[in-house]
Amino acid sequence: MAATTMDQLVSLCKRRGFIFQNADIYGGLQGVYDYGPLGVELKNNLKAAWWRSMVYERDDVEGLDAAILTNQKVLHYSGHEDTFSDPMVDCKKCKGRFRADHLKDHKCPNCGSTDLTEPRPFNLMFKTSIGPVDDGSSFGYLRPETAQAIFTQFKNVVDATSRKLPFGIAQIGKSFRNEITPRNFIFRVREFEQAELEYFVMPGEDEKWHEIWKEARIKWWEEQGLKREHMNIYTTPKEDLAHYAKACYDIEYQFPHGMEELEGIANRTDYDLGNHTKAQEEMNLTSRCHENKESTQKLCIMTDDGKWVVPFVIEPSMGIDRGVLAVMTEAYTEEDLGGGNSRVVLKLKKHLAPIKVAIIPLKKNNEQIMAKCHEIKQSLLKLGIGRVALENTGNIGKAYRRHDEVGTPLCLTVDFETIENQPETVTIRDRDTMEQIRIATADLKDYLRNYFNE
RNA sequence: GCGGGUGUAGCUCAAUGGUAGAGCAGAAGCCUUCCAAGCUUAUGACGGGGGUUCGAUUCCCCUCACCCGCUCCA
Repeated sequence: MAATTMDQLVSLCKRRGFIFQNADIYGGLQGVYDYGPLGVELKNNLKAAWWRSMVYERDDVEGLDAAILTNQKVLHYSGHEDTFSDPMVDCKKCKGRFRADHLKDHKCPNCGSTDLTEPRPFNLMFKTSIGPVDDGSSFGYLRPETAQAIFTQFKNVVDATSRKLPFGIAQIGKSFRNEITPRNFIFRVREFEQAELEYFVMPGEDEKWHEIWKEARIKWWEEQGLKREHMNIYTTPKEDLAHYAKACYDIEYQFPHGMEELEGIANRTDYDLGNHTKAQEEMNLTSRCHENKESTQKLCIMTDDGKWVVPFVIEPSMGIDRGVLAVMTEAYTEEDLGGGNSRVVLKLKKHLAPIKVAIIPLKKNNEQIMAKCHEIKQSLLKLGIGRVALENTGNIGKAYRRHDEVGTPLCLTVDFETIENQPETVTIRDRDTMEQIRIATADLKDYLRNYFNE
């Protein structure tokens, strides 16, 4: 059983310090959220899992961490300035496009047709002045996607790493879109984090790789705890594709508010590298939106038989915040313990859990027990397994429930037996089964190392 | 952006044109206490601004935020 309402999650997130409304004390800021003490751990763990899967465990992917501030020309040639400007209406008859606020009587100013699309929110980019003088002479954008810097740095990465096709460049970072309607907690927000891989392949092999990446990404999400039956693969109809895409799969997840996109896997063809490249007419491009006389580089790569080619790109692009929401939704569980007792358990995969181990004193005002707790914590930190929390509630049952609710996989309790008997032992309690074992503290490190590495 | 709804302690709720109660959580204390025990003590809120009124949390207006639909997409 997973969370069934967004309210359950919003309440838990605030109460236990996962996610807060930004600028809460001033009434908030629409579509902007902050990650609290446990949220930052969960989010970092999810990002680390992605990076490990995409970069460390593969032999064909390099990492990148590019700037958020973006040269206006980048987003001009990428086509974003054309498609992310003012709210626009398209005439389905003459294909004209007009600013929605310039329309009269819902009629096309060109042909008079009333067969128009709904106004579409095309002012999605945050523009900002760059430099101390705000006279409009120098401006840039906050990036609307992390992808563009991967394309503009393509040549530098290739030159620095001597990569051959196929290979990818991975990046995690913030992006910004001036969404008209932020909604559904952290699902649609104006400042968000993306994890994007641009995977460069030989033209003609793009469709094959598109399928491969679709399967790989579904598998990865399952490894993060999402049940396959809670996911859906949506194939975007041609007419709904983004301006850069030839085809796109969405991995959708059954969020509390509905089946919605978690990750997009797009075939961006040679659109981006082609648009950012000079001497386009020589490059045999399949898609192009602007003639480019400003770029200083041909964004191409040499094949084994000595030909320069502009690669096609397959792009798995996930929303980190949506990922956090999805794994929390999946993990949220209410269990009836009988006798009128119940508990909330966040059954997160252990690699995602914000707190790995909680050390709990059976009695908080016993100096010997507390000293032993501190000693064990210091010793466990050296394992590098993540956050180890020291509890001092003095109420063992409450401490267990508190840690169930935030997904701590193991609770370790120091009791009177620990300090009175030899060999020295502690109990370890499992979050999901609530079962306990007693283990010698001498064996603790090995036990935890095995537990978290398996 | 349009239409509809909501806003009271950290969370879940209550009451009221005369400045608000509770449960849980949190803090301090007692207790050799393993699955939300008990007792004691202290602490905590009417989203923000303006108006009507002798007096507004309550009525009106504006604003901010959240939720639902259209829309959108990571």
